[in-house]
Amino acid sequence: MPASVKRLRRTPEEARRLILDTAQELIARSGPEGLRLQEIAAAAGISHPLILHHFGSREGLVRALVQQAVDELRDKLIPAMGSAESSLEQEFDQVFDAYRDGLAQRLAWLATIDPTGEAISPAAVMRDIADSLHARRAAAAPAGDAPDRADTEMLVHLIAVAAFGDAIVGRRLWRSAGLPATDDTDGLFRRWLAALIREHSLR
Amino acid sequence: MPASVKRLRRTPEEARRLILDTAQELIARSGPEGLRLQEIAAAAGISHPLILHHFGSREGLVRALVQQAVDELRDKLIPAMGSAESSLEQEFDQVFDAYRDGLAQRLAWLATIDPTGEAISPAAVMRDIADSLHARRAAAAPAGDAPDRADTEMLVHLIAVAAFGDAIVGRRLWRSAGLPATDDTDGLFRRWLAALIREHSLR
DNA sequence: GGGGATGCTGACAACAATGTCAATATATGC
DNA sequence: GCATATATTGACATTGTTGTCAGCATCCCC
Repeated sequence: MPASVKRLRRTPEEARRLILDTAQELIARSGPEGLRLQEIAAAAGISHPLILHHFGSREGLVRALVQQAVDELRDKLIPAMGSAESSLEQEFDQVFDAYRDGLAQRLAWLATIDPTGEAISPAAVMRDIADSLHARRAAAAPAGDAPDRADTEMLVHLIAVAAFGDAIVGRRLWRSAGLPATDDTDGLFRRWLAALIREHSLR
Repeated sequence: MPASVKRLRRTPEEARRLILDTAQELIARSGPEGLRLQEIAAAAGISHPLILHHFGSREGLVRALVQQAVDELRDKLIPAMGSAESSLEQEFDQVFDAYRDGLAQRLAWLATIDPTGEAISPAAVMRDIADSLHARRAAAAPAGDAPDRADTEMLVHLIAVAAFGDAIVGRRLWRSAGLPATDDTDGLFRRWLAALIREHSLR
């Protein structure tokens, strides 16, 4: 009997997905600092040259990771901000939750790798979101009192940077403020912010 | 004539400061990802074992860097939020500018190194700031209509996470929204946010 | 000016990380 | 079944990085 080890053979898509998912888990757990090919390979149950085979180089893997992070954010944000039926509170939960599982960390990583934002730009995601929200605000406003387009853009920006910042340093700040760093506090903040926005929208 | 090279000898404090400052410049330029002892040494005009001599290990240097980032933030934030005379707009400029020169990046780095926030906690900075702001709001409010303490805490949190998020992904988002990524746009957002807060404070 | 303390350096050691390559296993098409 | 394509791997090469160490240079103190 030959000691031929059963070697399973994936499709290139499956292999790439496996590698990306494993790398993301590692990033979410211990940050992008210690992202090593051998470590990813061990966690995925493969050998590290396989990663090179599918992504060409370590940098190729990193590019794929941040590109996927950007796509993932877009895919989560657009439906979150676009549905006209859901309440502001529900939308906020979706937006804030979108950054979970290390997505915010990956995006922050992207920001450090590519500070100017030249390499990978998230297309016109923010513009699309602003368009959608602006249409809803205009429809909801009393006739002849349409909100300013710039106001909507600023609003979208505020929610985006606040949710992002909250995902990265939020818990730390609550602790520093003497408040419990729990889901409860997170929810309190989201609802407070929703109330602030609603109050503003109504003038 | 001996070829004895003039070797300048610093005090330990000077040396540590030189090393930390140089490392910060490198982080601000290319992120903490590629922070190597040799690179820091070359940029500072010293040999790399000197860094080990003063900080013990690479990890010791990293600890010193993030500790200094936390201290720096505190030293910038407390006067920014504490002065009763300055306008809200001036305060905002100070808070948002506090994150410049890579401070936000260093803090994001800290967040990835120490996700739980156990290792280095920014003491009770946020609580102090909330205390200060709350006292001012209470004094400014009409008698018998003191603002809620929780409201002030939420307000401080919002400003903190928004300024942090803006420092890291702000420019990228403006580009994605189709707006110019310039100081002008930054200023527009700060003033818009200041107006939003003021409007809220006045009920 | 002599001596000690220590900031500072060059050379080396040890290790870790990416990347290369030939060989092997597995699927698919004929 | 056989051949081809390619996903996969172990072993190795190469390079880069942290850390060590003995010795040198400079300042301070007497």
